[in-house]
Amino acid sequence: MADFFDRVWRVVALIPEGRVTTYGHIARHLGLGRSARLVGHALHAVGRAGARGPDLPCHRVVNRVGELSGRLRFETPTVMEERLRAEGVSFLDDGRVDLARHLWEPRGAESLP
DNA sequence: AAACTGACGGGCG
DNA sequence: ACGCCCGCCAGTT
Repeated sequence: MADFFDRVWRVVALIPEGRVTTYGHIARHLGLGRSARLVGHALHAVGRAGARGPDLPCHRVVNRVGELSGRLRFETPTVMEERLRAEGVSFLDDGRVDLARHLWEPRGAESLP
């Protein structure tokens, strides 16, 4: 389980600046397609204690339609969007991330334990 | 110990 | 596009 958190963090650390990915993509990439929620739990765990990567770009993880569903777990409810805008991520009129432009899909060997 | 709670996703109408 | 419901599963009550 804790190793699952590790794998999630490892993937998140790879998201390039100015790109985003979704909980579901990460979960599927790790072979746990139906447990996207656990990815959220893993990131929530980052916030507390910061035992692991305190510098993880967790703001680059959004839900499947590009909503910043985790914004309330950040220092303030707005930093998530601010950080993304600061790296050049564009938003649609309805406030969702423009996934068509910025979605990054995990691929490669980082899934290996 | 049982119930509730989500940083979720997919299917259906 | 939208709302609803169901499956999922570790934490918290």
